[in-house]
Amino acid sequence: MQTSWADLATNSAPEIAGASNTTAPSRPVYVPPHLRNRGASASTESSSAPPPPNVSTDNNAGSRWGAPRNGWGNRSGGWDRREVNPFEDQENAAEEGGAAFGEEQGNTGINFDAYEDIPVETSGENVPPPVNTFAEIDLGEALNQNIRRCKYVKPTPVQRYGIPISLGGRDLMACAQTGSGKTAAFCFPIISGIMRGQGQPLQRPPRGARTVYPLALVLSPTRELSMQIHEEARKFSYQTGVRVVVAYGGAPINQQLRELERGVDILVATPGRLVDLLERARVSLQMIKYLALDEADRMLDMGFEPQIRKIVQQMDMPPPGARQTMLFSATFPKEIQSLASDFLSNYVFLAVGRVGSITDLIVQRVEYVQESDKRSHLMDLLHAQRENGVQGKQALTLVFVETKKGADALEHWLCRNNFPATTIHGDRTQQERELALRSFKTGNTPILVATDVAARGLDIPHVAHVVNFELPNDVDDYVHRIGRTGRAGKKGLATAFFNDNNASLARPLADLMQEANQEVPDWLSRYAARSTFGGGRNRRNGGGRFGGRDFRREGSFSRGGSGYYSTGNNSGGYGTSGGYGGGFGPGVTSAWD
DNA sequence: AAAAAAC
Repeated sequence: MQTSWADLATNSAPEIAGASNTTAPSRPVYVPPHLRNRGASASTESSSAPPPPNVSTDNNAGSRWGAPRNGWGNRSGGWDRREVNPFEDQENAAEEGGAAFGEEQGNTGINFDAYEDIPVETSGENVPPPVNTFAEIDLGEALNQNIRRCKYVKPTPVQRYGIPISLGGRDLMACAQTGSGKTAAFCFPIISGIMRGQGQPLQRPPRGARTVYPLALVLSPTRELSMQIHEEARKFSYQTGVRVVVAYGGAPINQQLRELERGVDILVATPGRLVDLLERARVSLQMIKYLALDEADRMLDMGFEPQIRKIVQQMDMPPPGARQTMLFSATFPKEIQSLASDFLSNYVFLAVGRVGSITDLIVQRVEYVQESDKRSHLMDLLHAQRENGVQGKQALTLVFVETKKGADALEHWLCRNNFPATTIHGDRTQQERELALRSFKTGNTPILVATDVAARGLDIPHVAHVVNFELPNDVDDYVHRIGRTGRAGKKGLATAFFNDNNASLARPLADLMQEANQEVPDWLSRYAARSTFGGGRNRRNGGGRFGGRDFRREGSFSRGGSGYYSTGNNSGGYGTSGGYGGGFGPGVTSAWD
């Protein structure tokens, strides 16, 4: 059941009343986005929070938001009158007669047909039912307009299921990949909730000079991913009055501080920089109403657990239950389960089949290449690729290597041989990283050599070819890497260079390719058969289509009784098919059986 | 073993 605005308003009425009636006139006044930008009755009481939000004398906050009379869809909304139009690039591209790659739909269009067969499972108490259209969700006119601007026609599975869960006020543990529409799935409820006033502070910020009090926090593992989430969130919140700020390391902190001081509702951050900001007391988490952790398993892999626990449990963030938490992870191993039980309160578990990474949209090839032959072999591939350029530009090729040094060396070699290449890895300055990514995305440098910093989450449209110049040791990393192509329903090619150094990957790689209906070379099958004694040590987590399953189903947590689990696949189309977007063989029935 | 992430 969808919770209505009236219910939400009633539930939070005491908080709102408490907050707005005890206002001492001389204090900085928090004005929720839905009350901002009402006429010109500007208050000048705060000198510490420029520009001062307009304070409305109209206390009729109960008017259904989105009502046209307030006109908060107009251009000057929110904290920041100088809000830059995040859709500008896209509009310019459209005027120039299509993007650089000759698309009519801009670069955010998603081929939704590719999502039709994706299996979805939910479990937990009283799971809110999924929706089929954005129109069924009461997101408000401003947000709806941004959805149209983004050219989203139809919600993806993680959105169909996840948004009603979050809008219903529930915590969410979601197993889903990037490329599944995750960012919108957690941004829409956050933005909508803040606009509804659900993010209203329970108490005034203390007079502490330059501390800011975001209402929502989004954590992600890499700087580039944070940037990407920020860019998307800015589109979703355009002209809603909700302000999104990003903070990550490697970039000058002063600029980020200035952005924060201009006001922040949603803070997107990498853990290290956020801890820094918290220790400097420039950010306080005491007003946090929404917490989203993206790529949680990746963050743990990278050793972020202490910092994440510090941020969530040892600073001033409200406890589970007093905030709404959304935990996203591609897999659901023990460490994530423990994070889930510590950070979430009576959550709904949602698992969405892999999207865009392991479908038949990606043609996977494995070639046996000795180390000494790899460079010339790569050159052959790139020459072939050149023929496939669109509009005079070479198709984008992403080349993965294992080490930072290896990335630099390969880039230099490619450049020396007149291949336009650049590289992204952790030893480059943030400026260099961002330049490299931009240059690659625009097609100016159509070859990008990367370490695993670029393996997860990054959404680069038009990557035609992913080359695993050096294969990772973990097949999950392979899955993430090749997922950089074949995105948004488009076709992609993934080529891997395999040799004796990758013996441990033979079995899981062959299995994976078989599951995805790919042609497995005989030599690889033989290789895999030889390494059978390995005993599946490198088998993929949980086996099958989902990254994990709700461990509460497996005993300890179970409360018995009927109706505890409610599967969400009762609304035709999802979860019922035995196949997997054509990608998985008939032998696989359901990961849940 | 290497990758990532704060100054």
